[in-house]
Amino acid sequence: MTAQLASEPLTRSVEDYLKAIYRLSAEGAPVSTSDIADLLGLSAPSVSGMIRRLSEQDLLEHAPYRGVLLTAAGRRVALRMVRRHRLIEAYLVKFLGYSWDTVHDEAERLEHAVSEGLIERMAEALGNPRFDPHGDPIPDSNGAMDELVYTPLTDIPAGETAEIRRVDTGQAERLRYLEQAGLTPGTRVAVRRHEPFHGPITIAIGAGERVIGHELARQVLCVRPEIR
Amino acid sequence: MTAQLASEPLTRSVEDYLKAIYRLSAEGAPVSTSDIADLLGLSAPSVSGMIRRLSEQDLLEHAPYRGVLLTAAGRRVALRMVRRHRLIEAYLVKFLGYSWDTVHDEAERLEHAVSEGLIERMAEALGNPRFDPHGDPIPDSNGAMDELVYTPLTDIPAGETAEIRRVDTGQAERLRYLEQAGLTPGTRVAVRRHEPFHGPITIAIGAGERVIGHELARQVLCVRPEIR
DNA sequence: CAAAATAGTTAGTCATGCCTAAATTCGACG
DNA sequence: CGTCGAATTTAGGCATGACTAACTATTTTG
Ligand SMILES: [Mn+2]
Ligand SMILES: [Mn+2]
Ligand SMILES: [Mn+2]
Ligand SMILES: [Mn+2]
Repeated sequence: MTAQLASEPLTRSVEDYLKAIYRLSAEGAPVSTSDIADLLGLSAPSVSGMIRRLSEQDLLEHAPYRGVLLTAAGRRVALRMVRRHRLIEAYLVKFLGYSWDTVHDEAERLEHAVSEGLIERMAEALGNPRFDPHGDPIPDSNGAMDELVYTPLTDIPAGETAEIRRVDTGQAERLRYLEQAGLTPGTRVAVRRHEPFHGPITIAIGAGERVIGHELARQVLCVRPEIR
Repeated sequence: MTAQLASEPLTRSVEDYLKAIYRLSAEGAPVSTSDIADLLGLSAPSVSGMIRRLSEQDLLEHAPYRGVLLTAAGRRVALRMVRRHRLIEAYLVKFLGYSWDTVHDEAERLEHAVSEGLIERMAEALGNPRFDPHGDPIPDSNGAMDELVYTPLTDIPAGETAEIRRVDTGQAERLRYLEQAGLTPGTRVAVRRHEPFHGPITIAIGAGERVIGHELARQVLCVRPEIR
């Protein structure tokens, strides 16, 4: 066991810091002060101050001038917030008519206010989904999450077919564009042509054809149909 | 118009203070520092300090040593919070399986985190209800609310019938008792007998009979059937 | 390899919102 | 009408979490 019994509730700030650090830790490398500051839109000294408080609470380890790493306790908190955020997004889209480009901001606030009980009721109402509306995986209540590896649409060869599973952007304008283009998780697309030098991709969805810029297409993550 | 254009968001504390003061203003009389402190579970000096800040923001008027009164702006905020709180309670009971004795705490936190848009979607999903699960009226989005006058169960004469409309307690144990006794808004009861000296009341609900203590019965608010 | 550029930390400030202890005001009552 | 007690406010302190300015460590580069 790792302490953490009957601690007082964490603040919204603390929860958002830990979530941000978790997200930036993708590569397992230490996370820099300035990366946290950029992601959260804060000054570097503010982040330095919070890092000191969080390391005193054993939520992360700080090597001065080197960066921070979450402890097991810190990662637990972060994964709890990720679960909350993504379940809330899924709930708002499924039951309250939210569009996938507007759910993020609402979830960013609600994730700190819902009780454990409410989250589990929402999960149940949704049928314990494994993915949120953007295809992001939802950790289970123990923090376990299947991190699947997908293929960017840019890497699907011309002539092949793929199914969209996830979109890797939070920008509302991009999400709106992708939605009206029909490029949402679950959709099948056939890749027609790649223009050279990172040029656009021509795809077929259902009846019509579309041309998608390379940069955006790189954020559209797919699986290729099983080869058997 | 009363200013209030593009003000920065109010904090959770500020919203709870204004809601508390609104609730204590029922009689139109100024609200005392100690009443606010008691209701919110804070020390009197903390309340004095907040009163100063709120009056600087023109959310209330403070006559030192005399008490406070909400301004129009303060009342607007308070009614917005009451609307949120009661709609959230109704939503959690109707769609997420909450019981009426557990919704309050959840709503107390969520009321500060939901956006105007989410509240209106929840209201719509509920069919724009006029009352929450406890029978408390829900202000409309302009802050208008029908404050009906009900008759306490203790004032229904023996031999008469009444319909329960509202319960005037927030205590979870009382709410649980009332629910299992069948004394919830919408239920019809027949009053059989009043014991003297503020003694218990015997009532009939559907098939069975029950005896209810006077103090609790006073919190069960009813209407008598139309006389025509 | 030393200087410049970049990144990070420290120092000091501020607003919010809570607290306790001390001072003040008000109203009641003798 | 003065005194006593309750209510209220003031004074002072603390944690959180933000900021800017100044300093320091690290990295890059001529
Ligand atoms: Mn957040
Ligand atoms: Mn998402
Ligand atoms: Mn509240
Ligand atoms: Mn209620």
